Amino acid sequence: MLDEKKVKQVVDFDKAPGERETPGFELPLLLFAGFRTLIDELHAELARQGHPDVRPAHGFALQAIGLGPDAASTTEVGRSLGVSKQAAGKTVDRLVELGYAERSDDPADARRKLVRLTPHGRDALARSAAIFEALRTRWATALGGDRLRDLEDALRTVTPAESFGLDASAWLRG
Amino acid sequence: MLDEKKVKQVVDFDKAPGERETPGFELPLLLFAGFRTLIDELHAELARQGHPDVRPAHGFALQAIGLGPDAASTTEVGRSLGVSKQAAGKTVDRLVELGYAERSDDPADARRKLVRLTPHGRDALARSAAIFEALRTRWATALGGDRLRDLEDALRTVTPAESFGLDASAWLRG
DNA sequence: TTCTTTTCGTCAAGCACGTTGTCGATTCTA
DNA sequence: TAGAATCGACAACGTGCTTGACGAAAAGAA
Repeated sequence: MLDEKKVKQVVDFDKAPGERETPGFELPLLLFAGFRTLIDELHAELARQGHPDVRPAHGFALQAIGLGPDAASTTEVGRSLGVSKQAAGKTVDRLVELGYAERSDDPADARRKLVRLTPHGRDALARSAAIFEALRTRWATALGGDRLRDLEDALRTVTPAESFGLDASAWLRG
Repeated sequence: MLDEKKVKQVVDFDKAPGERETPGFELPLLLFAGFRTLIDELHAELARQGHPDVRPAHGFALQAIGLGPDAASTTEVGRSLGVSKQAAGKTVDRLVELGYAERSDDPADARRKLVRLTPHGRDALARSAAIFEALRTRWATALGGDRLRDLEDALRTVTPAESFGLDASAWLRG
């Protein structure tokens, strides 16, 4: 890494001016632009479908609450999101305020409070899944199904598995 | 958009179980994972090279300060970053504390304070560029140059130009 | 020129969202 | 059963953004 001589070799070797490689700093910007585009369009469409209050951070939290077959505890939600249990508690508070989640006591453990999605929350999650499907279809139409599949495969190749969690919102603070 | 019937057609039509399309929600996660991987590796390497204090948000700000030929004002930096001038002012304060930028009076306008990169700041920016180049080369090695170029082209196709700014850090609040 | 409007940078207050530390209550374990 | 671990809440705080207000300086119009 950082061997600039080698970089120059690989990047500019025998290239005519018009077909020089794109500068390296564009790659993260392109990836982020793609991510942002999808998330923005998701939330614009969610707002149109009766969920104007959902924010990106809420979406990840809804997913974290809703994924398991059993109801999750606040602490578990925090682990899924990569944040402290206190932060998760506050996020759950907010989702309860907004009517997306509800708490109940765990009959098997008096310390725990179970967090469940309300019908409204399940609706948001189901619509999100459908919208993501539609957005992917739009990309497949614009790019061709093969190119999109290859894009996904390529990203799977270069990203370690641990980059994959729902802790996206927790990351940006870094 | 959101025509679920059409989605099902395109996604699952005539596919054997093994070659079904990847679910739509993975696409944003893959894009974000790629972005995060690059940024994490950039900052890990920057830390090794004498810049342990630079954070992702700082990197974008350094870029915003350093891009023009002339020194920028705080307000202009804010515009580049997509945040208010007050927020930009605080970010510049922090960069000044860390030794990456310095303020000076504008001889032509007593209201303005010019923001300039220090040699330390220019060093960070130059090293960032080199590291991004090296990271892109690593991806090119892992994927093949053609696939990487196609990935970049594909992302350029599906992302609107206005998603491209340095206002990445300002975005997550949405 | 003088008056008005705009712009620059700062101060202040507040919000969103994360952190660490502490605590009582409850459960697990040795 | 005594001690350790865990759950969720409360408090205090940090960061980074927002809006609103303000004085000083510049720009535009009379």
